[in-house]
Amino acid sequence: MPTHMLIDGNSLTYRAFHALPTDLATASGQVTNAVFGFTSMLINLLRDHQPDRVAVAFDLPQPTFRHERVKTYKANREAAPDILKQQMGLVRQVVDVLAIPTVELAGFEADDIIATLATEARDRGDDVIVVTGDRDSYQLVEDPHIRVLYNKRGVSDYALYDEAGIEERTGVKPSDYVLYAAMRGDNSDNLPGVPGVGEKTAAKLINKYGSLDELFAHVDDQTPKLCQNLAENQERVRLNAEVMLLVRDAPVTLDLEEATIGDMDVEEVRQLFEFLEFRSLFDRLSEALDLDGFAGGSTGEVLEAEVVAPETVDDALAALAAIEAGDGLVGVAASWLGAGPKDEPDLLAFTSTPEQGEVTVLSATLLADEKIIAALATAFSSGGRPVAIHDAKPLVRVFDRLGLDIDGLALDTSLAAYLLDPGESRYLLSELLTRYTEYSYPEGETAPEGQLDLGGEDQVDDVLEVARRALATDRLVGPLTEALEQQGLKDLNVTIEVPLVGVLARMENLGVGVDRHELQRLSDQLGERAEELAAAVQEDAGEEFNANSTKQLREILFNKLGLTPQKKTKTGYSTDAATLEKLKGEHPIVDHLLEYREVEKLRSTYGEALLAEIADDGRIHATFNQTVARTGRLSSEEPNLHNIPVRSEMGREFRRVFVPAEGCELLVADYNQIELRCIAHLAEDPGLITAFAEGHDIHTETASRVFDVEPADVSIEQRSKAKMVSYGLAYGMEAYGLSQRLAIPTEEAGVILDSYFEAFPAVKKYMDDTVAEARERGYTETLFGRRRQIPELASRNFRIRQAGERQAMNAGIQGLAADIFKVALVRLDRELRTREVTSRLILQVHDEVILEVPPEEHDVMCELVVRIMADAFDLRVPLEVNLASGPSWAEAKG
DNA sequence: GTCTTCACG
DNA sequence: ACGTACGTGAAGACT
Repeated sequence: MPTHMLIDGNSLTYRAFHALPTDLATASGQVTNAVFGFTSMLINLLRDHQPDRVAVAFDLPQPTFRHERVKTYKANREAAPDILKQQMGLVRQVVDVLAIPTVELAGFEADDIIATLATEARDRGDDVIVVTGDRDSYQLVEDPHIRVLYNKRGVSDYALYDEAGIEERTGVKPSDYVLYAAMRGDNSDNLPGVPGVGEKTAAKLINKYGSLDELFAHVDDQTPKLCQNLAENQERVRLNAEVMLLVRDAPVTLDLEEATIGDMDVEEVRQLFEFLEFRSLFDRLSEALDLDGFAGGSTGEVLEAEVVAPETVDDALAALAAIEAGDGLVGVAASWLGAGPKDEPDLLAFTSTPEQGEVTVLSATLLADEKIIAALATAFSSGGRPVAIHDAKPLVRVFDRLGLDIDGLALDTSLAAYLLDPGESRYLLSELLTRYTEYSYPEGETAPEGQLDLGGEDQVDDVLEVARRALATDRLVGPLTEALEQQGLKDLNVTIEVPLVGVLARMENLGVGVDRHELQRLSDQLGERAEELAAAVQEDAGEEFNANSTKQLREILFNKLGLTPQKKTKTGYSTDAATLEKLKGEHPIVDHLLEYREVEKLRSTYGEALLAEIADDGRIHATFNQTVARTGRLSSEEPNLHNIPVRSEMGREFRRVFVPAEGCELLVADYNQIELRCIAHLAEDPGLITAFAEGHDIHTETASRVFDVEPADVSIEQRSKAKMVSYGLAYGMEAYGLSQRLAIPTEEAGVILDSYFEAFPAVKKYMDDTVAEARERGYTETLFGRRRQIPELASRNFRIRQAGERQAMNAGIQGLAADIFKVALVRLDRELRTREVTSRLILQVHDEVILEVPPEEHDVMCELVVRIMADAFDLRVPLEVNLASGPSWAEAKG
């Protein structure tokens, strides 16, 4: 069955223009950012979707019937800037030279043309993909033959929506999309909706009443406010619906059957691309279309899975038993259709005979069977076949909740890709496949991980998708294993990262106990205080304004009240805490504002937000990311438990609400100055090493050397300055930065820095050597071999290059500390499990672990935790561990 | 979505 | 002359 691709030329060009900088130009000065972006998008579309027929629709400048019906239609649009207009002609030239038909029609928008052509194609039984950045086209997806590839932003961020996809995205069926959009309104077309009705309410109303007539017949059933708004805007909504409805019978003359691609004159294409200076694009085009005369074409084969779906428990058991005979790793993938990964998966796939692309998929019904679960546990245990999974933690969590362990996990492809390049923002299976193998992932490749964009309603598509994921994982095993080995990352992967998956999964599942009532009380109390302070701030200002708005605040502080501006941000004068500190005394508003900020921050981020995260079991289950931080650290989200307040007294109160399970205490252990110890080790600085070895107070010792006084004579101020220098050191701080933080002149800060490096010369040398090595290799490496690419070091821009140098200095230090900490976590978890104690790991915060410990295990755990953490790695200085315990996180600290 | 601010190590 | 400490995640305002 042929697949047609209908492209909204204006929409994509517009997106390209805004995504790329306008300094992209030819030598003769013609700006080409939009043409370049559009052409690049077009090539990728042809390559990734291999359509049989393609057409590009354009708008014409003439008004359409929509402008007649609504005088203000699109009146808010600024006229397109000249440097965009100039490029529209070039965009058409590119499309023309590629022999792709273009369509345009006076009185109609590109959308209408596409709607008409899509409807015709559908009636012939053909499949259509509509490519656009305009949401109006969602209404076309009411037929399984038509899908929308929606450009979310930029040049490569798409979502492919089918009927279920639209429903998931908007909450309404595509056939109801127009009514929904009419209610919600469309700002970009200057079509306001009903005040107070956003996406959620619009979807609810449309789903409930089905039509505008029904809805407006029942306005009295709504809340008074909504009722009034609906009644007042009935006309507007009906008009919106009228102009938002796409025309499906525009007098288009194009016959899509004629719109084949590949009939272009390659020489003409070469000339135009040469003129536009699109050398790399020409190569990509040649590759995508396999043009004659192109030598470098890839052999890329589209991955296709052969699905075997056992229907009975016995068949499934037999399939599981059969994989034991195979060699190498089994690719495994799971999918959660409706629910999230916190529930049980609906489908589970494993490669049975991967050479033939055969994948077995187990349904939810089978997965609920105890015998199957037991067989899976055996198959995926260390005694069975080793397993490869892309992003294994969600599945490991599922097994853990069943009391089972996937200890046969040998490779997590997302983790492996992270180790190979921790600088990527995401690790999509489809993208890894393209990068590391000869295969390409079938369309829908930009679908978010763990969530199926294809055929949500169609079980067949879901099964196929999960099978593809398992197969793609299998195909990645060889190349990724080889790359890890070749880059010296194998040990790190096998001994630290892979075992850590299970550790984190168990911590997430167990969660941390929270005293809900205490948290609520705290939040309410802060809420009251915030209101008082907000009132005080308004009074100081002499007018009502939103103190949370930096824009409004700037106006009040620097214009109305005439306070002295300090530093600037991109958008104007800064109002941050450091600025306000300097303005203290100029006006009473400053003190009120500072306190308001603190209280409001605590209330919103730690009061209300944490309350909302408490699960039914009374505990908070955060997600710990293992592939986010570029240094090798972990991160925490939903919620972030790595930034619970501790520095201020008021903030520290929140640590009281983190409590152990009934009958337990919390045991908190953290490394003492681990990063500074890493510096001492890496730099092999005798002064630092001696100071740590003799167990002196490191900051006093440092101050003594820097300021040349006896340790006993070091003042509190000198110690605190030395401390600041030591911390700043790991970040590549300069005199200016130190001066800002210490509130001293830059010259004085410079003197302090100089005497520091004089006292610890090896540290200076280490920093310089590290940067030099990183610049040469393009990446840094920790002692454990963890790599981090730093492309900034090659930048022509001085500022960017300098930032790269600081990153390089920091990466080896922060990274080593992270590696040591991860080793301790893995060993600690292993020890707890082999000893079969009741104590559990529940949290980690970069250099701190928190355990839940029953009183009878207190002594043995104290000994165990300190020993394992201190022995995690042999540095030239001892690793010191602080220990405390108590009935809450607050009391188990210090 | 971007910007600013601010919580932590 | 310019910008100025590394690494995170989240909330709220604004576009």
